[in-house]
Amino acid sequence: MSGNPKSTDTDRRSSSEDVRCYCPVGGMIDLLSRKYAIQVICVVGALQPVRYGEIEDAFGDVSSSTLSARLSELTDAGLLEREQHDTIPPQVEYALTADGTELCELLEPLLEWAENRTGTERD
Amino acid sequence: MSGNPKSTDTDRRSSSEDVRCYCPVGGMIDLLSRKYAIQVICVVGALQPVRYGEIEDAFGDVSSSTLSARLSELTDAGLLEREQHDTIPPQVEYALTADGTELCELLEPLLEWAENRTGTERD
DNA sequence: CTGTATCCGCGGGGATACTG
DNA sequence: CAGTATCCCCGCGGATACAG
Repeated sequence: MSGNPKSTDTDRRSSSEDVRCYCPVGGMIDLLSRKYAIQVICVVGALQPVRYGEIEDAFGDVSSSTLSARLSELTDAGLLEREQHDTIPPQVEYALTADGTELCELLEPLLEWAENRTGTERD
Repeated sequence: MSGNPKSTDTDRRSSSEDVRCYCPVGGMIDLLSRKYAIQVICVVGALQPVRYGEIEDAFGDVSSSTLSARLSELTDAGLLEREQHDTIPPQVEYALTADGTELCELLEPLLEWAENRTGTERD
């Protein structure tokens, strides 16, 4: 488990290619694996500053509880910034933090790729 | 500052920035949101050709059922290629397809970012 | 308008046992 | 070695109601 078992063919792949440990990645990847998380990042990145209702409208079919949970998680993770205006009616604007912007830059090509590929996969 | 709320302007954000529809992305994103899916892609990309046991060992704490399901899904999606040698003992090697390689190229910077950021987030 | 709280169903994923 | 099959549980996510 902890130790990589030495096989007789330890050098079957070139030693120049070392294996990265993905263990510490779990937390963030797990967060991004929640439903709509990735899309929320990109939607906010595209529309910021964006209000709650606009995000909700961008998906159209997401429960308020789910979207709320995702926004809280992403905000708590330091990827989103939530600015609340104590007006009537109340207005809240979401935007990407510096970290969120970095992430968004990484996510957009992924979504673009997924978009182009959708329906392309052989069945 | 185009953040003028509730205005007659239909384009509160610059019209140069149009909103992409992420609806068709769901399928692929949903697939990648499955547990270890992203990591499997990258692990295979790093170790290919890689055997089942090596992947299992790379994670260390994955159920065989879960890993098996993930490999099947990714193979079925055309991202992984499974080559079976009818030898004794049986040996199976996984590798990335062209599509899988493209995806891996997109995923690696994401994991790298997540890695650097892990533990950096403020509580 | 912007959420939170609660209930609940469904399915993902872990553990285990077993087969080719 | 390389999985599959089964069981079961937990927790995600949808719906709804309600609060600030």
